[in-house]
Amino acid sequence: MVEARAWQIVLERIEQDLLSGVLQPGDHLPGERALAAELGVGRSSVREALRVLEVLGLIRTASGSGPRSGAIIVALPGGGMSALMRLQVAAQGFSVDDIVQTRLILETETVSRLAGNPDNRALTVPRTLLSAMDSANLTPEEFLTLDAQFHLSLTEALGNHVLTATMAGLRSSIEAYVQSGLPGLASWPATANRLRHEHRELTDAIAAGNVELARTVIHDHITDYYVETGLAERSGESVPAPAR
Amino acid sequence: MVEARAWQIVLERIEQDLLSGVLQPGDHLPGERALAAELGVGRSSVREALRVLEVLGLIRTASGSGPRSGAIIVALPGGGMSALMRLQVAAQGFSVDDIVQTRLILETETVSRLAGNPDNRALTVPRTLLSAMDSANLTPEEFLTLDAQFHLSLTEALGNHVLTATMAGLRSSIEAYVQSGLPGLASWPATANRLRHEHRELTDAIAAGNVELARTVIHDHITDYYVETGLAERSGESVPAPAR
DNA sequence: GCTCGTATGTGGTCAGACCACAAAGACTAA
DNA sequence: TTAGTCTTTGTGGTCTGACCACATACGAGC
Repeated sequence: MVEARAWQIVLERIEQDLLSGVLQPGDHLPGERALAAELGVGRSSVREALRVLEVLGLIRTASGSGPRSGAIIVALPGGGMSALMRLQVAAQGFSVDDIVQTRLILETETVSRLAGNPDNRALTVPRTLLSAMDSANLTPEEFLTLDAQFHLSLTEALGNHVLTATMAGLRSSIEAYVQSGLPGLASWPATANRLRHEHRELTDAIAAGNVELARTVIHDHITDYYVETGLAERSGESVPAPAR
Repeated sequence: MVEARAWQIVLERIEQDLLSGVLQPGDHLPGERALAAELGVGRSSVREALRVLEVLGLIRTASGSGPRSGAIIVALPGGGMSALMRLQVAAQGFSVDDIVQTRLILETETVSRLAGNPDNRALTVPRTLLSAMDSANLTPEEFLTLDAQFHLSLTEALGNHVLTATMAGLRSSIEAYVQSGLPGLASWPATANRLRHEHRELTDAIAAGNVELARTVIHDHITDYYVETGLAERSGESVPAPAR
């Protein structure tokens, strides 16, 4: 413990300063050279720690001079969660099955809560995205991007940043798989139309406060595409029904 | 895009090798000097990328010589998720409220699924931990550590690694808060006994296949401690009831 | 054949040197 | 005075080369 690696010393110091309130979102970190001198480590070790903080979404760095330069605390968790999950899927630490299962849990609960407390303002962004998805001249990639934004906007409507970041990470981690499933579809236009219809059905169920219907629709919506593209062929086990 | 930073080049290369199967869990990465030469970047840039991979739980590094040394792909997501969430809470990117809410969602679904498919083997580890918690001469810190392991063991019983890593991250991110709440308790022995009782109640409900009871117990169990320690005082809003 | 010292190569770290860049100040010309 | 330009300064980004501690593999000596 007394023999922590140099970059960990830097990381721990910054974490302590965050917890104690010395560092707040928006604040500048000391310069790399100053930090190195203050902590008695080399500048390269400081940089390794800052690189970690940057990937985790805690800081943003910019070179040059002035108030916009340097390392600034931003605390935007989305990118970090996405990188973590994406790499874990790539390294087979996370299976696509488990990712989909977890997405199913969170998104079912999301629409359940939205329907349980219907608020049309919460559906403004999702409905805008639905309209955008009605355009006939969208490539499958463009459509799927809007699709992802639609699902994420539902979670965002709950206002829970942890949930939002997690959902964003789950989605981006299997984005490559989702795209790779396109050629396996019998007919993209047919699939697109089905997705459009299910999106409307889901949104309407939420607006109507029909919790049960919303849960059923989102469950089928997610699992259908997963199965339809053949992404679920490896694991013979079926996707369980939504809990209650 | 053509002007990616040097460390990102390394990261992308490794991610590509993972996705293409060139790199597999258990494999050794090329040496830092070799990677630097191969990619045309400096060794320090390679190290920044490796540091990120290490924190995210993708690799483990060891110095020295022989088959145990070097950077090895391990893909253990737990540590990375914990670091990410812990730092985001410290930097106020995640609120404790949102963490608890998310934990509530995931853990309610966890016990719900366990109760829906009762399997006594799945409860072996949790029950062992319950016995350990019965020891009279445990410090509050030791008790809370076992408590955390108990909750995590329930999630582990589902066999979903994404869920397990996420739960571990959520828990560790508020560990400091949980510990800091101890002095706010009226009586630790009374609280410990209540926790013991609720744990038994939960385990029995799962074993009996009583989904509704399990959901209710886990909800109250989590929210009670949160409120009891005064950790919820900042936000006046009450914790919502479990969905359905 | 066994033991033990040594050679070798690894990651871990540091110091120093550039570079590109952005801002602030100084300087010049209208 | 004012507008524009140039120079200075300090930042992060990167590379190089140099050590160190460490764990293994090799080989000399017993």
